[in-house]
Amino acid sequence: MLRTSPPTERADAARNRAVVLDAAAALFRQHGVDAVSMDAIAAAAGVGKGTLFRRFGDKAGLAVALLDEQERTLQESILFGSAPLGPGKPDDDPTPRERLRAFVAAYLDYLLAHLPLVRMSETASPGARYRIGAYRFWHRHVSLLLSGRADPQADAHTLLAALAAEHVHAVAAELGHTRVRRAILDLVDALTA
Amino acid sequence: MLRTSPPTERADAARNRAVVLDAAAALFRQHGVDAVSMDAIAAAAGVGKGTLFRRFGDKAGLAVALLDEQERTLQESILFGSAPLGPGKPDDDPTPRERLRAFVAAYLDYLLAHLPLVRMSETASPGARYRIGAYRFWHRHVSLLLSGRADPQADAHTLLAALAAEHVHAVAAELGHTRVRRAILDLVDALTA
DNA sequence: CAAGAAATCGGACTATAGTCCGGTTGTGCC
DNA sequence: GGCACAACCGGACTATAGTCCGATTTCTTG
Repeated sequence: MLRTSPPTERADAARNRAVVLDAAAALFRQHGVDAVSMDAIAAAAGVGKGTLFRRFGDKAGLAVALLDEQERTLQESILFGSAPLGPGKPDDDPTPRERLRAFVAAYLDYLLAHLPLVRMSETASPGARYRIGAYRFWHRHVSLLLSGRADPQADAHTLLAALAAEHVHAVAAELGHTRVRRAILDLVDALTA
Repeated sequence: MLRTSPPTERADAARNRAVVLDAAAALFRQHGVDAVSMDAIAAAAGVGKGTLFRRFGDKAGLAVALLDEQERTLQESILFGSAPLGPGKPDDDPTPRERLRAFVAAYLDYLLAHLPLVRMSETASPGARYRIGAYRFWHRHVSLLLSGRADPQADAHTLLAALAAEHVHAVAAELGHTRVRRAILDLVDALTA
């Protein structure tokens, strides 16, 4: 029988991952995400470039790793939390529209709180956004809540387009957070009419 | 009085621009947009790298220059063409919804016909899409047609998010052109309800 | 048509992403 | 404890984007 890869991470690998993530977080805070090179992160962490790229793939992978915890928190609130973001108790389950509005609001909070990092994770390489697991999660969630429409999957993609970090970044810079948020909530209303 | 830059392009500059655009178009056709480096374009055109970057800024600028003619054609059809894409005659002007649907259909035709180039022009550097002049044109046009809504400018950005090359590329690969097209046209209907 | 000013040219140069592989370190098994 | 093997480490290496400035070409004016 083939031996699958061991589930436990080697001690040196675990240590290095923690050191790298700490160093990256510190450098990003200090100089901004865009101004920090992978060389600089490797040097600050005291590891070689090879280690950095083997473990995280590229700068986007590093960003994903840094966001991982917060992302999970949001995902768990959606799956198991209380209404309207979560499914609610059997006797007071929220309407799809309420849950969608709550999702958009919560996702925008998350996005705006970590905009440079999310933007990096989505734009480092073309198509990155649609490949990472998180996007599939959001898409599935939104699809289910749009089940009343003719093509929930396609409509879910359309709604998520308005939540792309690149888009929110550019439009918020022009019109401000408030108008972006209201426009996307209006879109939810239009799609759940 | 300050002397503004001369309106005429120097002969050598014009010659080089044509040579570079031809060489780039040929290489893109042959190897695909992503597989062609700027070095290769410069070499094929018989021109130095400096010339390439000074005139076009980066690969995105080169893509914009190659798309320029087709883009202008579409823009003129919108401004001066016949209904429903254009404004129409005084006695049979189309409704905003009709014009928006025609715009989305025409823009998707244009986008899908030149997807790799447009994608390059929008994603080469972060934020590129929102800086190029064409985006401002589409945004103004859509804003005017959404004047019935509470915040036409914000809503126009939202609709245009669904027309981003990156988004259309990823979703069309998963669901096919037809469903993407129908979903965005449905969005138009929802926004002009 | 000559000469000077200004724009342009082009290749050497820097910076950064990402790859590769010989050497090292940790892990499981006796 | 010691051994064999897998996994990991790290820095040298390649490829590409983008910059810079001395040399060259073009345009203008008398």
